[in-house]
Amino acid sequence: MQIETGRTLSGIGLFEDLDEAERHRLESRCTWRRYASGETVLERGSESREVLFIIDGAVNILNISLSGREVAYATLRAGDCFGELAAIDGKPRSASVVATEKTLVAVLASEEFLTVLKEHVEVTFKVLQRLTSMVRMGDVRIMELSTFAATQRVYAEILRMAKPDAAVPGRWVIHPLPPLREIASRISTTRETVARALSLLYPTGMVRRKGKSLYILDRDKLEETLAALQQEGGGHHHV
Amino acid sequence: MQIETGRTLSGIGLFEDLDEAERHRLESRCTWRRYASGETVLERGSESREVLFIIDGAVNILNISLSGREVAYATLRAGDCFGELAAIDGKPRSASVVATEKTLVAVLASEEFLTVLKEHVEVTFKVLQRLTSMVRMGDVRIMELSTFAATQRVYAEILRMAKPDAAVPGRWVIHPLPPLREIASRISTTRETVARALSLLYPTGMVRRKGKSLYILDRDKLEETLAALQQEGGGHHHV
DNA sequence: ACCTTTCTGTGACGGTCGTCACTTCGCTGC
DNA sequence: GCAGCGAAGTGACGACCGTCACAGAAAGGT
Repeated sequence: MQIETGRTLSGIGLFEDLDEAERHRLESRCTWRRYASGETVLERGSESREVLFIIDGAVNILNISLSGREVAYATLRAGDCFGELAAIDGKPRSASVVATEKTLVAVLASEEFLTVLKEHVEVTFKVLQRLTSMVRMGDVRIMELSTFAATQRVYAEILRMAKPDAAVPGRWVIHPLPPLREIASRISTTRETVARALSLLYPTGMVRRKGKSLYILDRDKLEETLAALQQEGGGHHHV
Repeated sequence: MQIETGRTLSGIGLFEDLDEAERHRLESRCTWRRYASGETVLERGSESREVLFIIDGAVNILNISLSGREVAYATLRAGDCFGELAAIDGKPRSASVVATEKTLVAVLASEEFLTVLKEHVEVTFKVLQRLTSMVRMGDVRIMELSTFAATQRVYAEILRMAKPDAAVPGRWVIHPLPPLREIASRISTTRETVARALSLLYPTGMVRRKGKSLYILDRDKLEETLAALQQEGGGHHHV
């Protein structure tokens, strides 16, 4: 099934405004690495400074606490890049990166990367945008961790994950639905809690699970339900 | 006691590599605003795009949830800047900003700011560094919220806040110690929990409170205590 | 010095949710 | 087909900590 993806940077969003000559020059400076699903690409705390580009496949950015709890920050796919933080500030890796599929990455030395930034404002602005969005997403997550109860975080997360269903207008779908423990690690709870939150949802008819798909049948109502859970601050609950 | 601070950008870290002529040009493009302690400088969700520089005073970056819980992201002081996110990506303000002292800010239109970035790589790199550090701090905070119990977060936060005490080598100090409810809002807990965590700490002799100062008498031991609390994952606790 | 407001410490109570344990289901490989 | 393994659902239990309440200390304004 696997079409061998070419060793080209043409699919990398960061570089899409570069002319072909410059892109080819960069390609020639890259080294290329393959990872099997489950392999570790980057280790938190390690001293490498390269920037990596996903040509094909997918990776999870995550950390594991001393107590073994897994905290996921993001899932990146073909076209995305990671490792810029260390390249920019020269500090150790802030998180580990694990391939979740067979993955091909291009690896660029930090000096090369910084040179591109200095010489191509378009690229720099893409990086600025990207960092900005990382900050914003982090802030949202902190806010949710601080003010949402676990169940609400589950609802918020499935709302985020859902995409419009091409088959039925107005219906939304998460496909493929990742293992619940992966969802759990993104919102800092346990797979049991995610399962319980979903079990609570099925009888309402707002969502429906079928195989590897989770359908959101009534997105508006789910959003309302979530919003309603917020301001119960008067009571005696966590919120 | 208040020395009237000049309306100059010379103390702003972002611009320290600019030559004086360029800095003067920017100063002439700024508008200047004064805020009393407690006044709101920026409202989350609002549509302004300016970048602001703290000439004098201090502000808190924070959000308030629907249920009234306050979540603090950072405290900024003279020389710092804020509001870059909206200027860079054109989206609404991600957080509110409240002056915690009498504060003077310089306000620069986003177009002016972006022009500076395009024309002065040094400034752009400062912004990249700044955003990078925001991402890293956010990640740490997410990690702590996800894997630390409230008491551990208190210990971690006072370790972060403490600075070496000039008077006694080896001793660390937090001065002035902010109200506990402010510490609480930074680590997403309540002032009561912070008070209890500290009460737990005093008898050990590791820290000692005196007026507006909190002294850390044995930083190493406090760090050990914190580390020891982590890996109790085998037990039945939150960690 | 007064009053008022804010800050602080501590007790009591109860809900939430993480942990453990077990069962059932669906998949993959042989 | 069956064995084996990961995923999923659900019950029971109990610790943690957020909430409420109140009392005493400190600070700030006039």
